[in-house]
Amino acid sequence: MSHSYHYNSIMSEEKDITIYDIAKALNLSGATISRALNNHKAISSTTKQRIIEKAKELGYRSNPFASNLRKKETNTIGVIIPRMNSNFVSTVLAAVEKIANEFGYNVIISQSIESVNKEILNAQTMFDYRVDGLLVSLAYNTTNIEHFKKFAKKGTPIIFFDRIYESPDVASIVIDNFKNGYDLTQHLIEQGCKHIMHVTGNLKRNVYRDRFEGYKKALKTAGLEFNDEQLIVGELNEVAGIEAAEKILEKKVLPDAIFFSNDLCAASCMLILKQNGIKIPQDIAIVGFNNDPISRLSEPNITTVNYPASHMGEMAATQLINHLKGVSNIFDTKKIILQSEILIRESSLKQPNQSNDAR
Amino acid sequence: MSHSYHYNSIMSEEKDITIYDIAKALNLSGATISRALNNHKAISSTTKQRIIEKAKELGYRSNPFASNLRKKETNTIGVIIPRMNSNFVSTVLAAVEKIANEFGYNVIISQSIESVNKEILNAQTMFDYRVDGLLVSLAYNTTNIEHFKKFAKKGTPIIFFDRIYESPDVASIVIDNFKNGYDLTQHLIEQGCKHIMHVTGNLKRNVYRDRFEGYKKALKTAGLEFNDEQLIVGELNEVAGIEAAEKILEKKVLPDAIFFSNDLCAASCMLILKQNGIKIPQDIAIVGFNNDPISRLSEPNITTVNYPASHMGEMAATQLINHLKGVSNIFDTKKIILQSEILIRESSLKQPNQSNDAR
DNA sequence: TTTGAAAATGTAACCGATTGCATAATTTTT
DNA sequence: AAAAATTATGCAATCGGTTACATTTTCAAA
Repeated sequence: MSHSYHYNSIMSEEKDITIYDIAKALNLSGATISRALNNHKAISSTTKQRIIEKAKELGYRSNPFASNLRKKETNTIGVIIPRMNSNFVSTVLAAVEKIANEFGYNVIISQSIESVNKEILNAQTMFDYRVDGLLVSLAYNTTNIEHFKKFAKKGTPIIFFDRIYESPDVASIVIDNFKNGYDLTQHLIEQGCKHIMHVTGNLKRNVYRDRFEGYKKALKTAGLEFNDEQLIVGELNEVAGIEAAEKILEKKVLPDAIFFSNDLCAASCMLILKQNGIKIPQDIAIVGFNNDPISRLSEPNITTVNYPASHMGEMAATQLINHLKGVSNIFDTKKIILQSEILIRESSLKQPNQSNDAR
Repeated sequence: MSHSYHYNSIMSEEKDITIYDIAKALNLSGATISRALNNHKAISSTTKQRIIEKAKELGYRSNPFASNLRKKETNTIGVIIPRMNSNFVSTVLAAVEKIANEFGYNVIISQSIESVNKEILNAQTMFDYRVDGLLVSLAYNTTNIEHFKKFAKKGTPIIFFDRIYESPDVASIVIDNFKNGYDLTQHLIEQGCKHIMHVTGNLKRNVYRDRFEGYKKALKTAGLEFNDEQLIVGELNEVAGIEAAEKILEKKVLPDAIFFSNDLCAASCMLILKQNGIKIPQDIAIVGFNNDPISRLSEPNITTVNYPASHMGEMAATQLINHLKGVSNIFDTKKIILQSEILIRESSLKQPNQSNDAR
């Protein structure tokens, strides 16, 4: 249903040019046109040239739907992410789109809004759409990936990134969350912290679980206690930061450090703590995660993990496309662990004479 | 080209179920199946029911490419934006995707990376893809929209949002940048500022131009001078903020206020200024734009404009889809101006007894 | 029972590109 | 110059729905 009762109603309604229009103009068959435009070797270079010129002259544009229907390839990559309006995710997506675009792939994106059910629907949509490949970062509470099995069955490659499903059968790209969690905590311990809290997301999710495990391991190694009082699980957004601050301020004994699983939440909480007269890092040291701009712009700037979001997006897209083009196979290197390291900044430096990150 | 030399090589390779499989199973014609699944009135409700059940039983999934080829509708909305990894854009996109998803539309997104040439290519891609409609936010230096004319010619609706092309012929959704620019400046003047600088983006772009005009108007109204020394045009990102700070610090006479056209740049610049011993707002008052989280988390928190990004995304998608469905027409209300207002915060309050925004 | 309109279903062309299998044109070999 | 081998092009089916235009069935009115 298209409108036409307006200035643009004077549409020239010219039909799209098809290969048959070219064929007719050159007195050739559609098959020849198709082959020529796909640079098929059976077509002589002279006719190829004539066809390409005529195509340009007529303003021919291949119809991807006809082509896809026949070839059963869609030239489209599906991306499923929890939500796109976080610095991390949008940066990944920007990189994915950039790479896909370079290789002539379209990208369709859908958000699970952190809900398995929505994720299942999204997967179904992507499946119906016959995407050539899929990039997925799982929702908070996704614990099995049955809804992606049909892709494997059909031979459609999937790469999980960041929030992955731990299984030897699936391809994934991650950072070493355990190690980063351990290192951040270890750093805090080196700063003399003994009562370190952990504010994070749903522990079913690998990223949060692994960071948590790394945190606990570091505590244990240092001979420090851990009990549930030190853990706050939430949404890791701005509001969650405020709520965490409120909870912490109610405590009889304040922690001497807090480990947040993302920067936004850390910054938001830190602000409230400061407003309540708490000195960062003297009273409470703070570390975050992701190296969001906010971590650099907060005061004091926040110790964090240099998460290679852009690199991860590029890598995911490149791996997938190379697999689709038959250049390489994602199952040869099932799990790719990208380099990431902690960036020590003022928010956690209780000892003054410590080297710190400039930016 | 699909791989199969792996665990998933044992693919059951079952062909997709088509309407003809259903037809055969029920001894009906393909036409009837098609009509039934589209809830065509000519099909009796009993057969409709049988068909739907059988479809479910066989796991039928409509092939959008076959359907699109025939119907010449793609059920896809194209979105062209400068880049997706900014808080504003990713928030708009999240809303667009959400609405589109609700109405069964796919969304394909491409980034112009602030380059007209890339934007032209993107437009071509979207055109070739036969998107049903287009949402566009223009690149920095796009000064004409010839590359979108072919859509109009074909009857494909386009809605420009935020960074639009000023013309009575096109549909667009914006905020009142002039007014907001004026109001922010007026507010600074009320705070006693007399030497107000303006840090913004490419002035060819409506948003930056209009804010600039609003700023100049307010200055003029107050009898204040404007000269080019007060203007810094740049990329409005983190780095630009640092560069702006450096330029400002070199000045013999410091300004008493700076109006930034976005929050990220404002926050970044403010940090450097503070590190150089400048008190905000006492020495220099600061205002930003967009109400990014950073504006709330910086210290002092930054006076800004409450840009309804999410609303804008929803509105753009809804308008476009309603137009496509024939519910309404985007040309009836060509230019939609969304409500936006300045949020006065600490960064600009030189006068202590001023009401300010809580969050 | 016949008739005629309404309701339900079928036929076949179509959307535009791709491709296996001819066939035709050209060149090489004998 | 005829036969064989290449090279270039065409034919027609195919991908899976959609839809204009029959055709058949149903059922109420005559």
